Parts: sequence; structure tokens; C-alpha cells
Amino acid sequence: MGTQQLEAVPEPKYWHLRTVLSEALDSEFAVGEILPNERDLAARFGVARATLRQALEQLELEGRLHRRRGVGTTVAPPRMGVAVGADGQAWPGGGGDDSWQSVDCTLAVPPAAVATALVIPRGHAVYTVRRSRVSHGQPVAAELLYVPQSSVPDLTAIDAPSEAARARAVLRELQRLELEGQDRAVELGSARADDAKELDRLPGAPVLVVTTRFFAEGRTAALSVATYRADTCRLTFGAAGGVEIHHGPERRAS
Amino acid sequence: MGTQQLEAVPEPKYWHLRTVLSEALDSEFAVGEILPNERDLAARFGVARATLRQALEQLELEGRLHRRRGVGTTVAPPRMGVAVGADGQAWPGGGGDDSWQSVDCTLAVPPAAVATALVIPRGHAVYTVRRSRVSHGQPVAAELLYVPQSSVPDLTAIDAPSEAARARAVLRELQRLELEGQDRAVELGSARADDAKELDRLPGAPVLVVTTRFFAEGRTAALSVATYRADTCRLTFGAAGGVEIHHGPERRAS
DNA sequence: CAGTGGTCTAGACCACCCT
DNA sequence: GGGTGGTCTAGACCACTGA
Repeated sequence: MGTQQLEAVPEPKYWHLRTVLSEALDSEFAVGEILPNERDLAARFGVARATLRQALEQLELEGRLHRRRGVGTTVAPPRMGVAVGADGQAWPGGGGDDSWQSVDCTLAVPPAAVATALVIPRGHAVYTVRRSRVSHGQPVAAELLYVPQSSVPDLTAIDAPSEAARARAVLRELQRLELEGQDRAVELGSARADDAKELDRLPGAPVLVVTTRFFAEGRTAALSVATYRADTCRLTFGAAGGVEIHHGPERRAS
Repeated sequence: MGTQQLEAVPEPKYWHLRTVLSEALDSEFAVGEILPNERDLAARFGVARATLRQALEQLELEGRLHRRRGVGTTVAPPRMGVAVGADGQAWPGGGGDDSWQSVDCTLAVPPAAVATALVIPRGHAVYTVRRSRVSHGQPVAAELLYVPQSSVPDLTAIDAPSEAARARAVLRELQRLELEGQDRAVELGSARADDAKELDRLPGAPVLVVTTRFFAEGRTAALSVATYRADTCRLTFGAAGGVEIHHGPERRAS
């Protein structure tokens, strides 16, 4: 009799909590609504705050909650679809795409992994264009675009009035090349300190890293590494818009 | 004088720890090597075990570590590139793709969100094909493919000898339709209990959810929801192979 | 069985936001 | 200043693995 017989399947508390909260979010809360604070919620469910937080972290990972220090926990809107490679192949910054905004541009030695992908010697400097992407009024992605000097040989003197202008000049030169193909990969990562700041998140926040290689003149002419907020974004490929599949029931019908 | 002046930038301990461990992994450990256990590591760094675990969780999220209960923590190999939509558009299971294996097939009512995407009434049953994907000898993805009965009208009697055979029959029928287009989205999710089991992970493990809509005969003919292990997979699009960009230095050169 | 990672607790203090 | 979420501690017990 000392043992409880509830939970024949010893599901972890935080996982059960996640399910309970998830269902409550579906039925009892509206988007943007503020949840009770963590201490109250923990007391209400009779668990330690750390356990409650584990459940909240899950829900935040799934894009259901939005937590801000000093403010509170709110119900997040459904993830926004963000087009990545909307229509076939295109250079970055081309074709009237105004969702990206150039921030700055430096001539610097890239990380070794980037040098390898670009097939250039280590320690060789490349143009590093920094851009940020905004969607529905909030930052969704930060990108580093690496362009070897050899890809933009005609880039005129560095007399641009600002860093942003210099970045645009690099993009403009790049678009003069004929794009022969591109290559994309998506993986999970965690935001570095600088990206986190730009994305308005804490360091270590989960991000979707989209790496794109651009081929021209028979070689890799540029490499883009874009980090998207994983909590708020659903990356869409192909036709615009994308599918709306969200947090269905835990078990599907049998 | 009561305050310590170490750490002028009050970086969280677990984040600093993550960086230190990450560098140690680069320089002092080989892939597959076993790390000291968590209690020892925590003692060595002078932190609580929970803090050490926060750092390990980050590294696992980034695909650098592999942790198994009852076994230990090992250094993970680089993520494997997994082709998703290798070349243009194709029905699932077509074209000699042997990376997917049909598991079973039921006729069941799908989650409401799926019914919405398929534009069918709620409570309407669809064929639900379950497949699993193996790469390099380990499971990487679990898929649920929803096929409305109207997409496979000629499917003959349900006399298949096994669930798997029935699944293949549905796929075969599907491939008789002319594929007019498809639509893909990628987002972060957490593994449900059943997916987790199939992927050899614990529930809640981070996964990349790839949702694909298949269009034929002017409507959505099928919907695929595939969950990929986020820790071991890098999803590649376009040309085969993909890019190899991994855990570069925390700060890039200026 | 001993050893591992996974879960959970009950506290404490800190960084941040808003008023 | 008061309230929020973020970090951290020092324990405890559990579930699982493999010898």
C-alpha cells in the first residue's frame, strides 16, 4: 500500500504535465494570453518549479509558449511560414526580395569549416555580409553570407558610405554571375551569443540553421549560413504559404 | 569587496561550460570515445550536476554528444546528411528509393489538422501508412503518410498478407496518379511517445518535422508528416550530399 | 550487481521588465 | 520595488544497461 498505483505507465511527471498544459492551451487560452507565473503553476500542479519548467521548456520548443524574463509566459501564435528558396534557384538579395536587410560587410577570415566548403585556403579572407530577416514585424533570421573575393573581382573601391551599402555592393556584384545551381541543408543548432542578440533570444536558444551553397563558374561562388528562430518559424520550400499542421493529439486514432 | 570580479561578463556557468567542453571535444576526444560520467565531470568543474547537465544538453542538441541511460556519454560523429526531396518532385516510395521501409497501414480517422490540410471532412477515415527510414544502419525518421480513399479508388480488396504489404499496395496505387506538384515545410518539434520509440530516443527528444503535401488531380492527394532525429540528421535539399558546416568557433574573426 | 544517465525536490539568488 | 523568468545548488531516488 505504500506505493501509489496511479500512472500504471510511469510516465515522467514533466511529460504528463506537458500534455495537460498542451490541452489546456488548446481549450482554455487565447493567443497572447498570459499564463500564471511559474511558482503559482508549480504549486497548483503540486510539483517543484524545476519540474514545471521542464514541461514549459518542451512547450516552448514546440512553439506553443513564449517566455520572456521579467514579463511572463504567454501563449504563442502558430508558427509563421517563412519561405526558404521560394522558387527554384536565385542569388541572395535578388528579385525584389525585401524580407532580407543588409546589415554590414567585412573582409575577414572565415571559420575553417566555411573555408573548406568554399574550397579556399585557410586564413584566406572573404567578404562576410551580415543580413537579417524580418517577418511580420519581428526578427526571424540572421545570416552570414561568405563571398570569396574571386567571386566579385570587379568590386570597386571600398568607398561605400556605410557598411550596409558595402554589403549591397557585394550582393549586386554577385548577381552578375550566372547561377548554375545551389545546394541546401537544414539542421538544428543553438544560437551563438551574437545571433541570439539579433534574434531577440537568449544564447543557446534553438535555431534552424540553413546552409546554402551557390555554384557559379564551375565552383562554389558563395556560402550562406542562415539561422532561423526555431520557436517561431516554420521553413517552407516550394510553393508559397506552406502547410498548417500543428500540435495534433498525442495519440492518433487506431 | 564582497563581490567577485571574475567573469566581468556574467556569462551563465552552463554556457561557459558548454564552450569549454566543446573545445575539449574538438581537441582531446575522438568520435565514439566515452566521456567521464556526469558526477565526475561536475566535480571536476566544481559545479552541481544539474548545471553540468545543462551544458551537456546543449551539446547533445547540437549533435556533438550522444547520451544513453545506463551506458554513458559518448562523442557523436558528425551529423549525417539525409536527402529530403533529392531531385524535384516524386511520390513517396517511388523511383527505387530503398531508404524507406513500409511498416504498416490502417484505415483511420486522422488528427483534425491533417483533415484540414487534406481538405476532407472531420471524422473521415484515410489510409494511414507508417514508414520508417534507416540510414547508415540506424533509424533516422518515422513517417505517417495520410492518403484519402479518393486518391486510391482502385485499391483492391484488403487481402494483403501483411500490414506492410498493404502499405506497399497503397503506395503503388498512389504512384499511378500524375503528380502535379508538392509543397514542403520543416519545423522543430518534439518526439511523441511512439515516434520516440521508433527513433530509439526518449519522448520529447528534438525532431525535425518535415510536412509534405502532394498535389494531383487538382487537389491534395496525400500528406506526409515525417519526423527526423534532430541530433543525428542534417536534412539536405537539392544536389545530393550537402554541405559540411560544423560547430565553428564561437566568435568569428572581425 | 554496480554504474550510468533521467527525474525530481526545495530551496536560493540573479537579471530583467515594468510601474 | 515588486514580480517575472533564468540560473544554480545539493541532495535523493528511479530506470536502464551490461558484466
